[in-house]
Amino acid sequence: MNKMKDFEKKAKAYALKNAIHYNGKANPGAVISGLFAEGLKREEVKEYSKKINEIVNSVNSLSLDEQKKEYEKLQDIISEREVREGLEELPDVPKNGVVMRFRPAPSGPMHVGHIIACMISSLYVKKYGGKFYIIVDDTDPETTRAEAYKNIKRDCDWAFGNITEYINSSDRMKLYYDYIEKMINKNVAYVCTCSSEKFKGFSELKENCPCRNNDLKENNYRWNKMLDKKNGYKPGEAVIRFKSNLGMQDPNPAMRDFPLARINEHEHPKQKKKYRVWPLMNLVVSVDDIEFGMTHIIRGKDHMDNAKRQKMIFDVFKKKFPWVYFMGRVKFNDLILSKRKLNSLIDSGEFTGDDDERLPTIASLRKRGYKPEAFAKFAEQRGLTEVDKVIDSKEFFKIIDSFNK
RNA sequence: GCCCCGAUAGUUCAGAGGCCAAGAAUGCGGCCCUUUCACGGCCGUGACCCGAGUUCGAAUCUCGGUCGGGGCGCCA
Repeated sequence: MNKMKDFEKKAKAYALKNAIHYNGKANPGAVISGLFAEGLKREEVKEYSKKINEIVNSVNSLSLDEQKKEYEKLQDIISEREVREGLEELPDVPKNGVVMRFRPAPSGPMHVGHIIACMISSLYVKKYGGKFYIIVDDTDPETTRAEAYKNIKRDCDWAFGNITEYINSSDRMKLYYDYIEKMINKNVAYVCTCSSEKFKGFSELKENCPCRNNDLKENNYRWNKMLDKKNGYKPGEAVIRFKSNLGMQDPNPAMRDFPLARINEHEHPKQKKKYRVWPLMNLVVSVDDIEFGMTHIIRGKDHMDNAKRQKMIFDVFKKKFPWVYFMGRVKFNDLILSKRKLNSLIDSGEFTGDDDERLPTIASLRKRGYKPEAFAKFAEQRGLTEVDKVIDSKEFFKIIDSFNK
């Protein structure tokens, strides 16, 4: 019976609180929900509801002043609802902090889209401590631009200010080759010599390509032929494919034996002509995340399928896949964010450089007097969200401007 | 065609079955402050995509629909 009395007292307090808030008229529903915070059980609601109605009625018959006086006496016995603020907590944070990364492609200037996507990771590393790597994804010799390395460093230093280390993927080729060889020897990867059109045909029919059944010996022979600069396969004649979990029968066409590496003989701005077999994104990312011990990854929703592919690779090496969050995409109606477009406008001289004030690049934002803290505030306010947004730059910069003050 | 995700004021977010009768910021309107502008202060405005279901109770859970975004590259 003690419990009953206790709840009655608390019910009165909640009723008073609710009545004061709504001009003297309390609502029984609000009282019930308040009592849940005090340990009321679902199944007990019916038992108490009559009593609660009586209490609410008696409270409602009081004048507002009387309610306020009564509430002063009782307000200490009920708990305040806790409000969450700041960044949402991440799960499974190790004692010594998180390990996170951002992987810019060195194929053009960094712009406002990158700072929006990456700022949240930077903030979490600041919150928990740990490591924050910038890994320059330069394993496509065809699109990698020489000036990007120093520009990425300049822009990331300015924007985030807490970079642990800058890494270039192309300096780690030996590692990627090792993993390819391990995967071939584990029989989870094979060399496919079908043309991309032919493979696409198999994929649409959910049929295996003939290369999938080759034995270890054949795959090793073909792998060496891929590496052979003199007498090897030509570009486009062979790729390494991953034997995905459900193989070519996977209901999701994106999962069917995706490629891990290909031949490309373009001169690389940093590695020059040293390599002809270049690993593809899903291999590079998986190897790096395993080797650096990445704990948490926040990336765009457009990488959802890639993350599934990467998890398959983690599983091959029996590694625990990091916690991953997929952020909704912010799409600007009226901004030039295509790297190809930005490059051509700058290269042609139509714009003075990557810091031309008409451009939405990070270099330009810095020059125009924006502070990185304004973007940090925006990212913090946005938090973790899977919601996509289409927005006019005018609206976006209104918000940034207000933070920039 | 197949796979995945989302939907709250004009905009960006809050929201974890009941203290939501939906909160904040920004915008917009008004007033105050100020010689003017800016800044600041006060008041106001304004939203749960649609339809079923579960429940004593749904913005929240389930299912359909609609709309929006993304993926199915030898790019990342």
